[in-house]
Amino acid sequence: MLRTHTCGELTKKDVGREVELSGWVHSRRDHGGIIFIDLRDRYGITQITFDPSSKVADSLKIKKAWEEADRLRNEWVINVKGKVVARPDNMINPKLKTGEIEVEVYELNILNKSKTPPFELNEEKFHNVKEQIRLKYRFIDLRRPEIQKLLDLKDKFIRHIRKYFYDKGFTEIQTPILANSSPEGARDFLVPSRYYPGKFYALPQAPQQFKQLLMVGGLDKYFQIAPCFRDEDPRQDRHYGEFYQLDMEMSFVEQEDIFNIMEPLMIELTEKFSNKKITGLKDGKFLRIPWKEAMNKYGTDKPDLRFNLEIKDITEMVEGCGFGVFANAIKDGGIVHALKVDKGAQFTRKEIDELTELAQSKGAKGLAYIVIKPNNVLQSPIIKFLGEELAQDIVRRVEAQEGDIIFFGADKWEIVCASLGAVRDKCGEKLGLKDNNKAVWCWIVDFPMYEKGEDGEREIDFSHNPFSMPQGGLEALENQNPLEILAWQFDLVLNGFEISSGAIRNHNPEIMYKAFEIAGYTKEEVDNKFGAMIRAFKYGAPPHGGNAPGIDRLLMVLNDLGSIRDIYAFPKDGQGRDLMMNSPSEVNKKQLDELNIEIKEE
RNA sequence: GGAGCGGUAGUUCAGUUGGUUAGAACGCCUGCCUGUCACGCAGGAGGUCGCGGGUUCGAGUCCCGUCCGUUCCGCCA
Repeated sequence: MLRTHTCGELTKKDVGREVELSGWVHSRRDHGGIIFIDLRDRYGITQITFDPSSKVADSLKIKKAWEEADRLRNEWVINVKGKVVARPDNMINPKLKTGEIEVEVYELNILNKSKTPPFELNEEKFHNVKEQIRLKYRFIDLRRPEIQKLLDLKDKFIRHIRKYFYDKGFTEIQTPILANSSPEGARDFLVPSRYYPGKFYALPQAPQQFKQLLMVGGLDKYFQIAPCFRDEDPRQDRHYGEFYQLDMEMSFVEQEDIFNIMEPLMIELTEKFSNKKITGLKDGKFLRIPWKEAMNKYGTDKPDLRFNLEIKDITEMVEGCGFGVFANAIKDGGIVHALKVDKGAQFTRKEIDELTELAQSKGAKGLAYIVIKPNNVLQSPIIKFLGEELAQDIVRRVEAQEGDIIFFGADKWEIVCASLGAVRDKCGEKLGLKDNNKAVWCWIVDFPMYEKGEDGEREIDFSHNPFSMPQGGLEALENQNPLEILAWQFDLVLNGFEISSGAIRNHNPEIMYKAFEIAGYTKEEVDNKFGAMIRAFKYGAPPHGGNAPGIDRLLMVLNDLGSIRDIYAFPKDGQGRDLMMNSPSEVNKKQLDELNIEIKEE
């Protein structure tokens, strides 16, 4: 061992001890005579001194160490032997755990030198260095306590999750990384096959099919901290390429059983791994909001419930009214919703313009509004069309008061929801209603099974994944309007972030074929695309269900981290590159030939 | 693919209406200093102002193009 202690553990009770420490030179303060070095490792900082007049050992030895210490620079790796001495009372450094002592060195070994780091590691001097530089030198960035703290946190987080599931009788099982391209969902990462030229594996977007097959295989309760791969553009809360899910699945369960497993865990994780207080529980449980209600009230399927702002339907009130935008929207089969924003009258013209642009980015044609001035005087460009009386009715309907503003959305239902939802969210932010000390969890339930096809390819398409069980089963599929059928499909939402989605799966081949038939797939297509699943389901598949929270995102939301990349040891940058390893990179011709791959010349 | 913002020293930034030799802080180098802990003091090095073109007597600054970064939208459970 190159040390008897770490740099974070020596205290007053070690005074007098001969010790050996190893670590990085965090900073040096050379006073000509005496030299102070802050020696740093993962566990802390210990001040070591090189004092030519020290009496802790042979004076020649001490002198030699002192002379060598003159060369030391930041980030050099050194090993020292010395004696722990108490600092005089007035020289105790309360900022350090080890601040009561220092080590007087009589032997210095330089284990490695270091070039001057590209950025400063000293927390006081580290300014907001560009991420690109930090990522290129990630091995240095990792030395910062701030980063190590996050990796520690993630380690404890994952341990807690694992223990929870072990204790509940779940088995952790590794599913394949070399899997199959899946026809639904995100863009795949493909891996060429050497044995079968022209054929490809795909990295799994999620272990979805495997975990369901585990249920068919009788494993009963499965979980995994599962790597998932998706080739989609990154976001602040979406790491490029790879991320991890807490994937779980159980047999012989109903939706509530999954909730009953997940809720206590999420509560524990919130309490243990964030400073947030959980609010908004109903009878000790997370609120369950039907999808349709969430869309109508909050304009999104991942509502931020830390604040109230609710959207109301005023379609019937304004049908055939004098304001063409409203009347025509309804005539064309659309609807009109109103969002009251308390204290929104303070918004400036410019802010309203920005909100309008936001609404337009979600497809709205504009953003009508009414400001409620003192004495119930209404100020709005649309009053002259709407008429004072109807405007006052609306104000009463949405219970607006002096100082509030009402925004309107009039269009197709989807557009109104999306645009007012975005405006609601932005207003919550602008008015400081997003309280980071709060954690409001909810389940969004009763997702629709189908939606209208988007790109004209299909008339009716699955709105989520096709493996969810339709509510009402085969009978519903045969007798109901497909667009009105609900699925046993749910999302878990925290403070406006989607943390998980899950479902009770469709385990019945007959219902499966029927479900796909409605979406326009023939039996042959289903057999082709989902062969393993459908074949397995014909051999006695148990009812089963589960869900898969994204653990990086969850940890990020719980701690209000600015970027999901902060909690990866080696994150990809915004362009999907690893700037440190320089991936992706070219491969040589021999490798390509083996795989029967030719690169097209541009 | 689209939009916003950005690119000046190793790092973080400032740079006025277009005007002399482009600045600051930290870092780095040299020297001095025995009680500092954001040590101090004195001195010094360090710049293709992302790149290309244009306007001008003169461009970091204005115009056009382009590249790169970043956030958002599209996309994505």
